[in-house]
Amino acid sequence: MSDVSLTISRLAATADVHVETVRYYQRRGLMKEPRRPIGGIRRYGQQDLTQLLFIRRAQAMGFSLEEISGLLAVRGQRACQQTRQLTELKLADVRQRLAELRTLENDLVDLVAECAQVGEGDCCPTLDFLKHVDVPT
Amino acid sequence: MSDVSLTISRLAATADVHVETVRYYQRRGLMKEPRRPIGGIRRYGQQDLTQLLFIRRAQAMGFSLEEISGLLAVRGQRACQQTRQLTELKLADVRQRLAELRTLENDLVDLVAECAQVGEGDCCPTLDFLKHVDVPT
DNA sequence: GTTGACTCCGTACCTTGGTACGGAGGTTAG
DNA sequence: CTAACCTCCGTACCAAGGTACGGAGTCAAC
Repeated sequence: MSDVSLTISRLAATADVHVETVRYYQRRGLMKEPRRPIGGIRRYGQQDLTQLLFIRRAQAMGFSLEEISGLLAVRGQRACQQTRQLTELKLADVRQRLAELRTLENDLVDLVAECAQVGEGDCCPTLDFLKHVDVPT
Repeated sequence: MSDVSLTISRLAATADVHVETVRYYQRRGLMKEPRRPIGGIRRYGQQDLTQLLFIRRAQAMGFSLEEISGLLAVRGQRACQQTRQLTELKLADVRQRLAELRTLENDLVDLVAECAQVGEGDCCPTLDFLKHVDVPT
């Protein structure tokens, strides 16, 4: 538990984010600002680094900063119920997006295939296609 | 080819968009504004409706408004080369996003599974998990 | 001949996750 | 000691695709 003492730029670099991003997270209330010595410069410790990395990981898992606020708020409590619910919602969300993207993929493949069949100099079928396909909601 | 004559709100409603959206597309140069009779109210025809639906369909296919501008600009020309390239780029894009989402899906499934194994009242593994997983770039 | 709905037009604002800028002061290396 | 860099802080700005607002004019119905 060696207590590191970092300036904001070392903290940011260690977590591979920009200084401004750290300050942004502070403004959003995702990270606390350490006390500032009289007219001096703030120092960040291991806890801050852990918190910053937590935020980044949760982001990579598809959680919004808003949701991450929630996760941080319930941390340390018996919060399995809540976090699990949130995670399941997120999963449903991801699956929804997956389904949409797969449909989109198929449609685009069709488009390319149609295009490939057309000889040099013919008119482009893609533009026609876009005039006729059913508009998905 | 019955020439319909719609007000902007009927046009918008027919394409299931808001009036402001039509006006926004006009400002972006995606749609032209019909001439306005002296101090009167603009009327929209079949062509405008077709164009609006084209935009919405292209959007549903994942094209940005910027890209749609491009598609509209080459319409009617022998533009297969260009549109096909654009479509293939878009497809590669979609596949990239699909791959990322699939990884995300797996990770979330793991999270939920871990959660499910934990008994009532135990501490939540999700929050711990987020402290330790490798951070993907 | 007025009420109510709609149009026109410009401008400002929204969301999300930051990035950029600028001036004043602190800190560190040579 | 001083140059170069860093921190602090507030504020403005970015993408993308719209949404909201407000005042003035217009149009159709009763």
